[in-house]
Amino acid sequence: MQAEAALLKAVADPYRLTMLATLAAAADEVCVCEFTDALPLNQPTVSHHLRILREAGLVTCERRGTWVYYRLADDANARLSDALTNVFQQKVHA
Amino acid sequence: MQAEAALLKAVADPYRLTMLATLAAAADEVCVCEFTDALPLNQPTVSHHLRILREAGLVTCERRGTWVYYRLADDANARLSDALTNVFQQKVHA
DNA sequence: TCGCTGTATTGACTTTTTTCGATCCAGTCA
DNA sequence: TGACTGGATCGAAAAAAGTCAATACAGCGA
Repeated sequence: MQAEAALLKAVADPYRLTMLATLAAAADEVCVCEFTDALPLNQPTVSHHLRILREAGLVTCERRGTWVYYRLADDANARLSDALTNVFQQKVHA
Repeated sequence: MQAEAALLKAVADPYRLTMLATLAAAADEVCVCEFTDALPLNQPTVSHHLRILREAGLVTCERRGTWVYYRLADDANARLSDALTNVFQQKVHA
């Protein structure tokens, strides 16, 4: 349960969930500046939350010029769903 | 994302995940004393974690005699899955 | 080269969470 | 009634997480 808890802890924050939802809705990359504009947080705090998502492997980033673009990891949703499955072990209908 | 974060925060702890997994595996009620025996935590700490799960609506409890028995809420798994769905599928009406 | 812009990191502070000893409450039994 | 047991609550200490000002870094353009 250690790994599952670590993964869930990474998403157990309203701002990080909002970031993930934004990335999911965009279905593409999102510039850091969009997060700093949209959220009531200072730039270092936004960077801090993005780092947590990054280190959890839920997002990836790429620098292009001065800007850094984040995107949802391909298996982000799957890894979270699997974590829940590991807890509840539902063996019904895969 | 506030509600989703609150729910996920309730499960973002290895001991609480272990409790949920135990309840899910039992598919029935589990006495508090089983948790205090199984976990490396003192009794007040176990009670504290159970309260968090209770207040999140993920478990219910019933006293019978001296003992208190906990069981998984029927919709525990569904509510967590729905929380993830709300994030990744961006239901707009909220 | 220099200065400017966007982002990351550092360091300190504040808030929240986790933990446990002490205590209280509910129920049982003698 | 009184003693005892299982569990919840209280209060305080420790650990962790969130926040931001200051600063550092990276890539541009002049």
